[in-house]
Amino acid sequence: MRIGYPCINMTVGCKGDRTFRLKSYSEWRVRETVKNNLDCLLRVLRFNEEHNILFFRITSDLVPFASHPVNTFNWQDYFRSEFDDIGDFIRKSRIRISMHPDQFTLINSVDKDIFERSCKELAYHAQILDLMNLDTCTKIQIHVGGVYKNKEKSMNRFVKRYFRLDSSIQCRLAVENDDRLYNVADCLKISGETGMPMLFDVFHHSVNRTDTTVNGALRLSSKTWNLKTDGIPMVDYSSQRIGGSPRQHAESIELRQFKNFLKETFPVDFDLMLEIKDKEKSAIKAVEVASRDSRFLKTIENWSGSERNDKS
DNA sequence: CTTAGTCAAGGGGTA
DNA sequence: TACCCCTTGACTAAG
Repeated sequence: MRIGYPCINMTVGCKGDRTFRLKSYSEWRVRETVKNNLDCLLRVLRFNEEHNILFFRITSDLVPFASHPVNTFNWQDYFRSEFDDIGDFIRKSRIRISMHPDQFTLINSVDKDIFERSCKELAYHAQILDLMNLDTCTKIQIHVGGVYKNKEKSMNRFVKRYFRLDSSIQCRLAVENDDRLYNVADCLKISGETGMPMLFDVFHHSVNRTDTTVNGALRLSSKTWNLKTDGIPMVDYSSQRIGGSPRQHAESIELRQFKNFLKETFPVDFDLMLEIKDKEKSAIKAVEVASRDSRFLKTIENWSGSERNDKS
C-alpha cells in the first residue's frame, strides 16, 4: 500500500499547474510555463519521497492548451530531457503515478466533436506518461461520462468508443465510479466488457451506492486489476465535508474514520489516493497512521536497501 | 496595490 | 430557457 494525494503541494512553495489565458497565448509563454511546471513537479516528487508519500497524481495542467489546436509548439522534444529525468526519479523512488483528465473528457458523448477532443486530451495524458517512460501500471482514470437520457445506450457507447482508442491509451485507462450517474455495478459491467480495470472511489460509493458494502465493492473492483499489467488496484478516498453539501470533499482527513477504513479493508492491498483539500498535510497524517498497518509497512520495508535508499 | 470578473473544454438538476 | 452545482484557483483588467 502506497498513500498519496492529487496534483498540488501547498508546502514546497511552487505551483506545478500554472497556466494563462488563451488570449495571452504565445510560444514563449508555453515554454516558460511548462519549464516552471516540470521543475515544480520534480520538487514535489522529492518532497513526497522524503515523506514516504509514494503515490501521486500528476496534474492535467502540466502543459497549457496541450490538446488545443492553438498549441503547435513541440514541447515533447523541447523538454525531452526534463521528462526523462522526472521519469527516472519516479522509477528510482518507486513512486506510483496516476492522472485524471477533467470532466469534459467524455468518450461516451453523443457529440462526435466532444469525443474527438476527448481523444486528443487522452492522447496528451498518455504522451506525458510515455515521455517519462512509465509502464502501464501508471493509470489514467476517467468516468463513464453522461447519461444522455439513456443509460444503457450510453454505457454501450462507452464500450464501443473504448475499442476505437489508440492502444497506448487503452492500456492505461481505468474507469472510476462517480458520485451521481455511474455506480460501482455499472463500472464493473463496463470493466467486464472492455477489460479495463475499475478504480474504486470510496467516497463516491457512499453518495452513489449500490447494495454492496465498501469491502465488497473493493474486493470486486480488485479482481479487475491484472497484477502484472495494471499493478495493484488504485483506490480513491475522501470523506464528506462537515457542514458542506453531501458531495463536497473534506477539508482535512478524519483520522478515526480513516483508521476504521484501514481496518475494514484489511488485508486487501491497494494504493490509496486521498482526495482531500489540504493535500500533503492529510497525506502525511495518513502515512503516520498507516505506518502501523502491515500492508503499508511491507511496501516501505521491502524497498529499504534497494536502489531507493542507496544514495550514499 | 487590491479587487472583482473571468477563464478551452460538459452534464444534469431545478426553477 | 436560465442558472447553479460539481471544484479551483489564478489570471487579468479595472479601479
